[in-house]
Amino acid sequence: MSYALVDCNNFYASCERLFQPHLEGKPVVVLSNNDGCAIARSNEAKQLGIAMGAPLHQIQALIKQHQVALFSSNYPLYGDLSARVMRTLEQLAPRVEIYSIDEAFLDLQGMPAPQRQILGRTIHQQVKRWTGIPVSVGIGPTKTLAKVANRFAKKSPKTEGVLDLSDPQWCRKALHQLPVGEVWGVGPRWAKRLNQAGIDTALQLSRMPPPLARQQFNVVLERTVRELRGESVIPFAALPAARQSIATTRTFGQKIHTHDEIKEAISSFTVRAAEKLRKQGLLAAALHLFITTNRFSEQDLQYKNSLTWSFQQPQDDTLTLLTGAHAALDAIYRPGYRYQKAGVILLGLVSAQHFQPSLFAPPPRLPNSRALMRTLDGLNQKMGRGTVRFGAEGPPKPSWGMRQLQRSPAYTTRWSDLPQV
DNA sequence: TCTGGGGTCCTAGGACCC
DNA sequence: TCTGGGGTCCTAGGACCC
Repeated sequence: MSYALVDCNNFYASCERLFQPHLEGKPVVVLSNNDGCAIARSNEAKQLGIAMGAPLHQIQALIKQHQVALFSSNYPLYGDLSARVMRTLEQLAPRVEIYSIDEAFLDLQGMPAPQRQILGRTIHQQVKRWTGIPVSVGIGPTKTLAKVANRFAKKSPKTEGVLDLSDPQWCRKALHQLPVGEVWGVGPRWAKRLNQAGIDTALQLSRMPPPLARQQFNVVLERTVRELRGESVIPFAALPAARQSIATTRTFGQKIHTHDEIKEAISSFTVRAAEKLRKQGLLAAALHLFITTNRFSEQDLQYKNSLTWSFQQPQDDTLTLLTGAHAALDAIYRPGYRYQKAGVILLGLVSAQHFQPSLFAPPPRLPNSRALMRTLDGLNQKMGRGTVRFGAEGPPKPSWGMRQLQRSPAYTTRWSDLPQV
């Protein structure tokens, strides 16, 4: 087997810089929703010591001192540029698995080494030329080793953005240099446990007997060990798997405490989730609702709770989903707390096309539900999100709405935001 | 005053079956 | 005084990913 992993460098930061080229070579940071913490950093920002996930209020001084360019996250922009990168890859490589917004695996099975190198170089140059986004390419006999190769391609200037670790000798050298916690599939918890067992590098992990990995941890780590040894056990997936859940969750722009405010918030989350559900042609059998106070706050009284509400039959009708969400909220809401976050997760998803209704349950749909939902979705798609709203959602600009003070324009997805040259 | 959002998979334990 | 064995399904919680 042979895989390539193509990974966009500092993706969100690169997207922002693409439309503000004067920031080339300067530190750039993209913030999470509510401008809460750093979720993407340019290399210059990383060099300043700004950590992934660092809360903004803890790095303010650094930002001022080095004039770091700050951006609120702009997902329409990143989604659109991601699609351009993926379309480019699909033109250059035979089989592409889109793994995340900024990463794709390529299946290079049967390709000889010199050709792999040429393909890697071509991808590195063409994606940059056609989309403006810099990428790194890592190649290896398993997905996990392609990930390792990618990491070195990104960090070591000698590689010029492309590294093939198919040669076992080079592979061993790389694994020896790689801390175990940076292996794909090994998170902070397991890294700590592995370190305690004397396993500090990826090479040491690759030498752990797979059955032991399974016994001491679980089958996931066993697979990682096998992959590090060159045995390909994580398959290539050309087609995306069926969705298991659809979530809309938010931290509020400011704390809210009244039942009415939370009801508005969870209503609009439910409306959004239902839109996503119908867009993907799915029905949901249950709705999970959670609400929570600020877990970081030491002075606030803490409360969190959640409830899963099951429907008689899987559905995609917003009114019915709202009924479930409201009932769930009434069951778990407690007055007297400053709520910070809430969310709605749709579960038990089945295809609307293939769904077989129950023989005994009453018909779940409200009259004309299908036509009504189609009309709402059509209007909102054509005229912009929120053109037609449910009363339960409250006003269009609610008190609990997101803080996004540094938002860049939707350069590529909104006519009014087109950049002018 | 200030700490994101959207996902997946695995496992243990409880409820249930015969 | 004494109460089996083998199995499935579901769910919550914990780990991981980007």
